[in-house]
Formats: sequence, structure tokens, C-alpha cells
Amino acid sequence: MNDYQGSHQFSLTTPLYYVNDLPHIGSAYTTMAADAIARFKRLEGNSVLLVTGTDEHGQKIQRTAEEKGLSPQAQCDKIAASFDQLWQKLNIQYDRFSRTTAQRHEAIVKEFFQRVWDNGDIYLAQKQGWYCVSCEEFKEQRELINGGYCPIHINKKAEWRDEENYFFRLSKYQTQLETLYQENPDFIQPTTRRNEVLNFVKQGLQDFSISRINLDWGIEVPTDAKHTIYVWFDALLGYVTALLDPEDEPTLENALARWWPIDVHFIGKDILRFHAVYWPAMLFSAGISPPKKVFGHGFLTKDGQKMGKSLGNTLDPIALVDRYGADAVRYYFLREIEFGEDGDFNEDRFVNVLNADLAHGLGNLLNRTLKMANKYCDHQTPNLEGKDIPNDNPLKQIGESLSKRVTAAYNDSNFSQACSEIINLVSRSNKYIDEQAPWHLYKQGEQNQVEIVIYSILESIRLSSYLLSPITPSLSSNIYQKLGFTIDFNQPSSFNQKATFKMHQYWGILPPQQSLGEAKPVFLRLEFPKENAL
RNA sequence: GGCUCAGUAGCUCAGCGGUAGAGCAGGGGACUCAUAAGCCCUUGGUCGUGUGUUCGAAUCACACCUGAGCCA
Repeated sequence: MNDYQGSHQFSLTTPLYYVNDLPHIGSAYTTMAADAIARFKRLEGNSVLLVTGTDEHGQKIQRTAEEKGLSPQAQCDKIAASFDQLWQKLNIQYDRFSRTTAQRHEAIVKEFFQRVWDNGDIYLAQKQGWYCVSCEEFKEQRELINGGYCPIHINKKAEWRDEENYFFRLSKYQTQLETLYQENPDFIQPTTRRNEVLNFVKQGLQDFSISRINLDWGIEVPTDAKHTIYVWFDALLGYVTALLDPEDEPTLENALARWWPIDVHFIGKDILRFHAVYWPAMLFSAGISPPKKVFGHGFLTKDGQKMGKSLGNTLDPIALVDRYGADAVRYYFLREIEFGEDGDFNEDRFVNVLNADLAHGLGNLLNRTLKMANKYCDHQTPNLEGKDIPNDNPLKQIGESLSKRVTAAYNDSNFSQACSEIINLVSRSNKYIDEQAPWHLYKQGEQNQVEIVIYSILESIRLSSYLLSPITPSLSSNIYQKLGFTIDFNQPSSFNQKATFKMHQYWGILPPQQSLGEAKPVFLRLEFPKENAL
């Protein structure tokens, strides 16, 4: 639960996405989750390094480029740029964009390879088998379907390979891996994923091939120029390269100096084995400690159906964010899907959830309260402090312990829990207005009670938007500004100085007589499109 | 073929031995500060199927059905 706490720096990664195709919603999902955690850790005042990037080598890329009449590098540049563009649209604040075709990455890979080589963990052997270029993996005969097609890429015929490959002595690390899993029960999350890995490892680990021949697009094996390093071996090391400061010499020592070990790798469950088995073993071999945690989240479906190009039911993340905005998209996926479980996108549900929670819940709450505050309290927060509010005030009671619960939820990557705790305060606030009916109190001349009510609500709105800011940074900034703060949650320097976690996480810190903004909706209700549903 | 997980209100899920719950959606009402919002009330489920254990099962056991996944 508290495994993220107590440190002053925090490093985390998304996968380095394969540049074979334009970014899909699944990549966006992982990245939104990672960004939310990164933002939360920054909000707490930690130094944070969020790594994302692209994995650009391998035969598949080479062939895709050829099909499109581009050089491999041009293909990579184009796709890498489209990932970056999506991250901008989704308001992702990454610190490093690691590309495996970067010069400095090659230096890191070669040094790492050499370490593993020197440790005696790499040997040459003959590899025969069916190879799926799309997976960049060998397949067992029995796995193939329809007379030789890859079960995942059902229109791609597996290719017979009989070649010399370099192998990594994974088998040597069986015990060490099992010890790692045992001593760090949280190393692989969620638990069901952990069990899968445990099961897999228990059956005995085989060495795996880490080089290919007849492949130009990749990093050559330092000890044998005929071979190219296997794309996964190369890609995982992109996490290490990313840790270099721009001015650093590209050496492992420099890369590992500050941000290693990575606190958490966020990944989709499809690449769990690479991260939870191969990766720590490679690191062991090179004398490097493993990352602290690997979180394998679930897959997304659309209207209950698996998304796929062949089905023609993919969800375009660009179209989605263009239609509804970054905060809404981030909120939907992090609130409505249990992180770790598979989840569904449904546009009707999307509109309902956003309207209920952000438009009619939080947004309207601010709007109605601001209107009253401006009218009854002269465009200022009431001349009160948290301590002036009676302890039996229902909002104060929830608010005082809210941060504790929300922090625990974020630290557990439990975004939906964090959101529902926050929205609970919002809902209670709406109920509280009706119970108190400040418009009546005002007419009856109960100014003191009016101010207590207004203060309690404004403060609850503030706290809610503060704790929600890792997920809805722009909305939260907007709300904070309406409340008279000059704080922008997209600018860490702004909140680190003027809205420290130490202070702003608590209920009751809204300053007295702070100038309030105009009442104008901060989150308009969404309309379900009459046509062109996503 | 082996193993794992899931199947509870229209939707998303909680409950995991004592005669079914939440949020959203749907319906009704009173109010008016507000984004036709909010508040109050409410419709709605033989808890996948069958058999068993038990005084008593959504909750335990076994079998089966459906879906997802792992077994390089």
C-alpha cells in the first residue's frame, strides 16, 4: 500500500511503443494511467521522471517501411511523431521520450550486452522453428493455425527459420527470479497476473534467443557483426537509456546513477513476460538490481467487443480526444475501468459518466455555489477558516480524512477508487446545499450561517479538484482559478510553491476573503452525438 | 488437453454462510442557488445451470454452460 511513499524521487515508465502503426487507444490508456501517477507524485512534491517512447527496431518495422516506400528511419520518425502528438493532445507530461534508434541507446545496449557476455550468459546455438514476424517471436508448431498461420496475426503466415542465434541463459536465473517474486509479493501486479508468471516460471525456464541474422534494422551484436540484437532485448534497455540526462555520456553507470531502480513499469498484460521474467533476469546478469514493480493492466473492448482492424471497430484516440477533450477522456478510462481488469469503452456510458460526475456533479456544484458566493458574500470567500466550521459539519467530516484515502488509492494505482472517494464528497456537498438552502438563510438574514455553508462547499470543491488534478489537470486548474488561486496544475513549479501537498491536501485551508471568479460553467454537459458515434 | 479468473438489477460493479446492495440509466415528486442541473422517493434481480453439504447458500463442494486469459 505505502510502497510509493517515503521517497523523494519517483521514476516510472510506459512501454516504449512499437512504431509499426499509429498509436491506438490501448497505448493511450497505459500512458494516461502513468501520467496520472506521475502527476500525483509531483503533486506530493517528489521529483518525478516519467519515461515513454518508442521501440523502433526489428524486421516488422523494416518491412512496413518497405511496403510504404519509406526508409525505416523515416517510418519511425513519422510514427514516433504521431505518438508525441497524441500525448500532447492527452496532456501527458512525460519527462523523457526514449527512442531505440537514438545514438546513445546503441552505446547503452552494447555496453549492457558486453556485461552479460562477460558474465558468460550468452552463447551461440542453432535455432529452428516457425517465426512470426509480426510477433517477432518463434512459435511452436502446435500453436499455428490454418496450416501455418500465427494465432495472433491470423493473416500472417509463420516463416520457417533455421539459423544461428545467440541465446541468453535465462535458465540460470530461475531461482533468483523465484526469490524475487517471493520476497516482493507486489513486484507483479495485479495478483492474477502475478500468478500467471509464477506458473510460467515454475514450469522451468528455457534460454531465449537474443539475436537474429539477415536483419539490417537493429543494433549489431558487438562481438559478431553478422547478428543483430533481438528487438526485445534492445527495447527493454530503452528504459535505461531514457534515464540519462541530455548532457550525460551514454554509459550504464551514468544512466543508473539517479533514477534507478524504476519504481513502476506500467504495461499492458500482453507484454508481461518480457517485463516480469526476461527483464529482471537480464538485469541480474548485468549486475543491476531489478525494477520495483511491474503493473500489467487489462485490455480495452469497445461496446463489449474486442477491438481489431479486421473487425473495423477500433477506437481512434485522436478522434475521441478531439470530440470530448483530454480531461474527459482521462477521467472516463481511469474512473470507469478497474485498473488491472479488462474494461469497455461505450460512448453512451462515456457521456453519462462525464455528465454525472464532472458536469452535473462537480461542475454544477461549483457554478451554483459561486453564484451564491458572489451574491451573498461579495465576490469573496467568506471571512472564515476551516477551524471556524463546526466539527459535525458533514463536509468537514468527510474532507478531513479524504486525502488519506485518496492517497492510498493512487499509491495502489487504484484510480477508480480515488475518483469515487472524491466524487463522494462532491455528492455530499450537493446534498448539503439542499439541506441548508442558503438562499432561504440569506433571505432570513442568517448571514453567519450562509457563510459557513458557502465556505464548507467552496472548500470541498477545492479539495476535490486538488485531489482530482492528476486525472483532470485542466479542469482542476480552472476550478482553482475560479476560487481565486493563481495555480496551474499543468505547471509543477506553480503548485509546488503555492499549493504544497502538505497544506492543500487538507480540508479547511481555503483562505478567507479571497477574490472569486465569475460563475461560468467549467465543464459543460456532453451531448451524445446524434450521428457519427465513435 | 492442463490451469487461472469471471458470470449478481438495462449498464459498471460491491457483497463471499444468516432470507439481495451501490453508482449510472429509467419513472414520480417537492424546491429554485445552479449546466432542463441538484435534492427526495421509486420501478427493476428465481445472484450462469444443475446436484449436493448445511437448520440456513449469491456466499462452501462437485459437475456442466458461457466468456476472458496463461501454458515461451
